[in-house]
Amino acid sequence: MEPVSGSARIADVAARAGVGVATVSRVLNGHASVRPATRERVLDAIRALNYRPSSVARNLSLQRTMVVGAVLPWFTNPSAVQRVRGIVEGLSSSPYDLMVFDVESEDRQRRAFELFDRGDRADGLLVVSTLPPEAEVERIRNAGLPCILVDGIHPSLPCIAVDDVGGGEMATRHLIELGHRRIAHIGDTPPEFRFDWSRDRTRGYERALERAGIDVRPDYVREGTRLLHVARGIATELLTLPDRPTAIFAASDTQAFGTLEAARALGIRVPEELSVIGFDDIEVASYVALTTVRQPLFESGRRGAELLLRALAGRPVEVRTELLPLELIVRRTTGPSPAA
Amino acid sequence: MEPVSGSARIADVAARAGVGVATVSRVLNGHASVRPATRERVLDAIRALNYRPSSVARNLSLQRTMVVGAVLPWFTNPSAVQRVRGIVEGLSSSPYDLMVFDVESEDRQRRAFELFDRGDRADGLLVVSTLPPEAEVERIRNAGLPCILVDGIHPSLPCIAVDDVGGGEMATRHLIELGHRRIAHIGDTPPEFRFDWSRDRTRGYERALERAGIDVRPDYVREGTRLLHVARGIATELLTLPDRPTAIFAASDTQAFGTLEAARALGIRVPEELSVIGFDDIEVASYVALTTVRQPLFESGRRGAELLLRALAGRPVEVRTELLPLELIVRRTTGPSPAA
DNA sequence: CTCCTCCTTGGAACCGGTTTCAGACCGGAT
DNA sequence: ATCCGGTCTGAAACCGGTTCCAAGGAGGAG
Repeated sequence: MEPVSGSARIADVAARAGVGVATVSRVLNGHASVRPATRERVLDAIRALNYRPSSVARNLSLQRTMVVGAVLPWFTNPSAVQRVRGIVEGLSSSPYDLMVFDVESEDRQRRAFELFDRGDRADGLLVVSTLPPEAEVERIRNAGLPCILVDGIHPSLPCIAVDDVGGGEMATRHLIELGHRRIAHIGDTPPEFRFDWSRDRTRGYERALERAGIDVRPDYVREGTRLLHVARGIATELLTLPDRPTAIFAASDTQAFGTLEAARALGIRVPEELSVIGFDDIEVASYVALTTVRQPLFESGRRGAELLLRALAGRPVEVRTELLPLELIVRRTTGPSPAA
Repeated sequence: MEPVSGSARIADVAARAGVGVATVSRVLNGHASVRPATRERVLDAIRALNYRPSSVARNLSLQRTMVVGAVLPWFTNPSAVQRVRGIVEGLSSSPYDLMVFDVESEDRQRRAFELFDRGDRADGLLVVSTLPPEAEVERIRNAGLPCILVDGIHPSLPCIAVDDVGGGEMATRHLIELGHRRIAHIGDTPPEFRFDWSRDRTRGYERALERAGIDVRPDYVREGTRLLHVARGIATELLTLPDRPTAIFAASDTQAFGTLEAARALGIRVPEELSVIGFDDIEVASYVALTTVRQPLFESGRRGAELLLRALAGRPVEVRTELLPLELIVRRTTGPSPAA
């Protein structure tokens, strides 16, 4: 009479041990005092039936899942992987498990939030590199679902972000200090559902130029989606301008790679004839020796997880934007201006 | 009287619409016939209360979650990310959502399986680049949980894998054809919980040498964990041998990168003085122009998802190992033997 | 007008756990 | 012997849905 098909239920265990279900539950959760002899009988029954409690039933009863959800765009954002690793790390010593949900389109984003916003799939939510619609923020608050925004800013959620204006300025100043005067910029047109940090980086670029007394040339400022080949196209346009730039600041590493490819195709040497700087410092950047502004990707995830855990523990989390430090990483794609 | 705190339940909707819960459920699921006027009343109540059904309660009742789980090692295996992308792609047009669980240690692996093996967290399971313990395979079968193994082989599960012996042979033959005779090999010592494909690649290496009439030199065959710096150490040993190899076949791209770093540190030029070939063709490989044996990472995930969906649809899935094709990708880290 | 369908609907059982609450049982004190 | 307190224990309510089943009501046929 072995329980071959399907899984045993708590009632089966109770029956076999000759006790009530409440007692089995108590043994399972180590709750109240159960007489040692009884406990042993129950444990024997559990072993004999190869029993494991249903987590779904448990969740329903406890109103708790011990899962935290993360919604983020995988594909459109290679840096997201690094952030997830930080989240995993931040969660690793906690009893919470992680459920990752990929949003690569607006439609998927809606589905992701529908999945989580009622608060019964996960006990907490990390929203990474994507901007929750206003209605969802509302719903999440109503559900009492703790939520942290990573790589994005929203006035009514705790956020982890970086100073994009400062970062854009940092990148551009580096080029200026190398003697460059003709500095172009490739910005990132974010999809609808993503936070638009690119605008701020562009503002930082403009500010650095102004402070150095260099005019902002509209024909040097372009914008396109983050895709590598799109950036390559834009860079090609810039580099075939009659008065071509000697340096290009790309709003992301991916776009910087596109720029490098364009330069290679045109036979323009980097960094001798052209300096290129990116933003993010994704893993690949060190392999191709790209100069870039490093933002702490891993750390952003870790910190987000940390704040979420604090909220889950019932301790208060301030609703404010926490800025992580940026760092200029000089490698081999930037050098002195050839014009200098 | 707005429902400010907590979420509305189906009973609230029923009460407000003046109908029974069964009717609300029918409207929600578009099941049996509901009179249009009644349906409208229910829909109004749903809107007014901002109601969304609890997925947990739904799961419990339906014994179905519409989620598929994936357990895989993130950190120890950069190629895993690529496989996940394939899985996401394969699932994208299905009604199933994906829950990713990271296993970077044996302990985490146990937890992952405990989470899924009862079959109530997810309707199906994809096990990627990690080998489920025998007891778990048993339990998964008992729970009737469809399960596909990706990048691993187990006699009682449908598997997606590659011909590692053939791949090792392919890589080594490429080096032989370039005139190399002193060919070393760096194998991968897998952690306990991972499938040991490295042994097969080593066997392929040996077979290729034998077929070419080249003796297998024990001092040319080393093994270490997959970590980059470990491989760098091993490569350094190999390259400081009195009779140093002119070519090295690394069992993974990560280890090939370690080898390249070792060569650079020793001032040995690649490919003029040393040829290096890897295995996997992870994304970075194309950036550093690494010659490698490509295994279809993305495709393995996509195909695994496809098989799982078939199983979930109730159609039979053969318990057999499906081998995906390998391809030699020649880039710029291999060249003619300097000895030739 | 009556009877019989068919359509629509609500009550209640069920999914598998947790927890409240009250009662059974035990030993020790009076 | 009786009473009291504390320890263990099980029945039942509950979490929030789905669905079986029986019943009410409307409309058509006889």
